[in-house]
Amino acid sequence: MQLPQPIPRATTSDAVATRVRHLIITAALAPGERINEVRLSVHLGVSRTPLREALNRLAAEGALTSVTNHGYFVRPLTLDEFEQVYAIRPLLDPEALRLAGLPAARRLTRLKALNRKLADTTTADDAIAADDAWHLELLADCPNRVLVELIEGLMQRTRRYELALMRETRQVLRATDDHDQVHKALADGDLERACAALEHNLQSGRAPIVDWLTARQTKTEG
Amino acid sequence: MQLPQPIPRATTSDAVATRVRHLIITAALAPGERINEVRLSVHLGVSRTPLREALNRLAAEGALTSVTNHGYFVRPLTLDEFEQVYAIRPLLDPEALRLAGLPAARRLTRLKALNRKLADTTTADDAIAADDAWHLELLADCPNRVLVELIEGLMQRTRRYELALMRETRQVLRATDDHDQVHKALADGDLERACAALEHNLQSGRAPIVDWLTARQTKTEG
DNA sequence: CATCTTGTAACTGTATACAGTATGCAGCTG
DNA sequence: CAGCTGCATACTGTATACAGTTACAAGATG
Repeated sequence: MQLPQPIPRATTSDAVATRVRHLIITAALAPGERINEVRLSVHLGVSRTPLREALNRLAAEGALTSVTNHGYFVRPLTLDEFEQVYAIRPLLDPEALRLAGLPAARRLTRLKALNRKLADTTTADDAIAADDAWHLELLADCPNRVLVELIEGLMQRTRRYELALMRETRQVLRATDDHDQVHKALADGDLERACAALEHNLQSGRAPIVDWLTARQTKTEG
Repeated sequence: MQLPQPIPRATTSDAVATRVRHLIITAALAPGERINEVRLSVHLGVSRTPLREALNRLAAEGALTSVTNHGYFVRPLTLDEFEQVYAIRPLLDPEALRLAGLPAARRLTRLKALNRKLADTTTADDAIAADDAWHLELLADCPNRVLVELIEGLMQRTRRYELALMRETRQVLRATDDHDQVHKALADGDLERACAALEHNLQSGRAPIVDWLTARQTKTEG
């Protein structure tokens, strides 16, 4: 008998990773902050071992950096990293959509529903979750799962920036119109136009965050 | 005084990760094999803790998979994964080269030297190392380091396949001619032609490995 | 004889204990 | 008083111990 495909992974490490990831994304663990393993492990009610495994993974994801004998630090939000990470998805997502091909009617319906949900969100958290859900639904038929996983990783890496912007400036990033452009192109059966619209969408969030980061950076410099 | 940029990381975990990565790449740990943590830790002369941290990282890199209460398995070589991973670099590398721009004369000289070195290699190991070195030198000026790191990760992920092919079929993948095409385009100051040549190079290694994998797959099925 | 049961061994996941290294302060020295 | 030195403390990195789960096999049962 073959091993089952699904990988359960219901271990404490995973739960801890999820929780700590959330702490980082929501800035409960502030950018630049040094992580005290003992304190955090006590706070989470687990021992240091699973915590360290989680921290390790988060470091691999790019949310933390680690320095020998100094421990883990929450990666600060920098303009450089943001621009670099943000520049990559426009290379990947359109290709993934191309590979996925035109969606079935059923999927297009779902996409529109998700977009309405996005329009109705009230909190930054929900907005970003809905946006990510829309993008993943769009690529659900993409046969290159490695590519999609890569995209998911990049999503998580930019999430902190988007959340921080929305939290600190009370600005809201709404991509519903962009998404509608993609819907229209897909409904017309024009995959290339959809890809172009998607690429535009993936770049449209950039400017406000860059502005905010540069403002913040020059402020902290002075 | 500011902390120094370089992150030393001279810990046992890292050493172990490197060693285990090598064991996997060279198939000393065979594809599909289950990893016995106790045995391996004894073999490496360390305790289970740093070994597990290393295994965790390798799982994040995609060389291992982990199943709860069953442990880590060396990821088998599959046609699907190979095709998916291999399809990504042609999306990333040309863009990275575009961002890097035309290389200075000095760098072009180095690239040619590395390519000669590649031509002179005798073992599969050396060939792949030299090839990777050439590609990284080509992107040395790329300001998007995140992009380059992504590319490095993909390199490591395909390395196993290339090595396995060379080992099992005694076939040698030589990309020196492809690289020369890139050199010529760069010397002509034609960045786009260089990108096109690079993209071709990144796809030219695909066919032999696909052939070998399909042959192997149908063989093991029967 | 096939099938289920049960007990044991092996292994992973987690907690704890220990060792080595950095940090910060008190006291000394010039 | 500035700067260095040495010690105490805190924290990370590693090893070991313990707990829970799975796999396997011998024996019981129809």
